[in-house]
Amino acid sequence: MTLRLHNTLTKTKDALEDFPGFDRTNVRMYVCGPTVYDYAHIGNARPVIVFDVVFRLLRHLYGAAHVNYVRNITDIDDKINARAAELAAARGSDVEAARAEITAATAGQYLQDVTALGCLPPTHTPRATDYVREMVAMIETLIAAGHAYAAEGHVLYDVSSKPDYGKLARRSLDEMIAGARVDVAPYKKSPMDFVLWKPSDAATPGWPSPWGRGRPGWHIECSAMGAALLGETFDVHGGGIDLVFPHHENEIAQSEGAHQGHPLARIWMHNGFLQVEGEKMSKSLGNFVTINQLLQDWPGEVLRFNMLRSHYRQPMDWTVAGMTESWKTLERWYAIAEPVAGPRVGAAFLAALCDDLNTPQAIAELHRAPEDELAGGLGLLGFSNVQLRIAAKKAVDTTAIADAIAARNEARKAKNFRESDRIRDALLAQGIVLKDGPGGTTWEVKR
RNA sequence: GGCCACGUGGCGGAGUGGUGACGCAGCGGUCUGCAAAACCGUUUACCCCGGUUCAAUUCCGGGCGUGGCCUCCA
Repeated sequence: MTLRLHNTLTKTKDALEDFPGFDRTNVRMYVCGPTVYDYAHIGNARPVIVFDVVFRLLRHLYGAAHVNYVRNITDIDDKINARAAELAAARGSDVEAARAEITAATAGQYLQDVTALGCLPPTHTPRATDYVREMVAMIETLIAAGHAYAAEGHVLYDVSSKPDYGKLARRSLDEMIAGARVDVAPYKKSPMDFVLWKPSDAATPGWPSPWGRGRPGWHIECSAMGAALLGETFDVHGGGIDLVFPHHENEIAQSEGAHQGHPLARIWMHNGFLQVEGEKMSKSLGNFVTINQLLQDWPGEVLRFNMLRSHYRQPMDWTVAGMTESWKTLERWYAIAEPVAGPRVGAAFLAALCDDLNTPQAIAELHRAPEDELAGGLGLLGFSNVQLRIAAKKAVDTTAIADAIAARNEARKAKNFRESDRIRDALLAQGIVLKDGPGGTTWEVKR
């Protein structure tokens, strides 16, 4: 079964195995991770889940030991600095200490959230602050190669030095300059030149460099960390579609510029955007949903399943109705799959995933699959029933429920239906729904 | 303003130049003291206007709508 993935660079479904130099014993994937200044929201959850499935699929195809997955944590950023400055001012403390505190707390929360979503830890989770030296070295290489220039404490990438700049976003320099709304700083040679390094004042976190105390620009960290952990060229690079330009375009410019033009990634994958109840998510509309809030009300696996019901490149609408439907499906499936002794991955299911990660198709295959293939498919997609179980047991006295069920069945046997219905209604009032099946009575927490 | 993506039945959501995926809901039934659950069966579709074609939901052009990028953003 050959995996084909839609490649933003070529706009076709490409097979990794068709690329010369592809090494099936060392499959490498890089995904842009969060900038840690605030809680991750539901939109952030989409790439995390989607690329976790890609990771799991690659491990299935090539073996877990042969897949290397890097998802960075961006802990250098001007939004972070703004928060750090607020915190430092409020306390009269050091701005760097405030930055470190905010990013450590936010990163910890993020890892906790995505773990609840059933995502495996990546092979590496590098933090930008640990790779400043590599960034500085890459910038020096770019200057030496004629791709960058220093000016007024800044270092800028010279886009005119790279004739194919814009190939990922499919935009020409002329188009971009014509439509540009960028403030053109006087030290830029071209309006599209972007910052690799910029100076920091005393109230802003900064690191020493040949160009003075400063901090890296937004894009260079991914280039530097990717090269340090995966090498010059890797197989899959992923992120949200909004990152295509400028972030990924600039990563390509930097990495290829620093590596004699060797390609940065073979396949570029981008997930589509998400709306909430038919509207774009924004703080002003009041429909800004964080993963953390959602996890108060929903098992992480429900959120995960809901995300995989739509294809990752399609725009998706996140709704409570969809979550309810997802929960129902998962619950029914777990009941079927859990007793299975020998799970297997079905051919049609795997074929769907290998066709550009068609998870809706794969889920449809699970609906008609035999029990062992349902169990195997759920496992491959990262579902284990842990979260649902936790949710089901939350604040529930299982012994009391078992006693009530026994009492009700006594009453039913005695044809005392007034009493049996009273017990059932009393449990329902506590949010416990009874199900009478051929094998006896089971219960679940009402949604 | 420039560039790009998407628009499928009551809802979610794949896919295809010609035999109406799949799920939810609904309806009918089996089971059940009843209800729920489970199981079986079943109704409803491709935004609008042109074009290409023997044939278009599927290809092309235009329109409308939603969203994305061009500035931080998954």
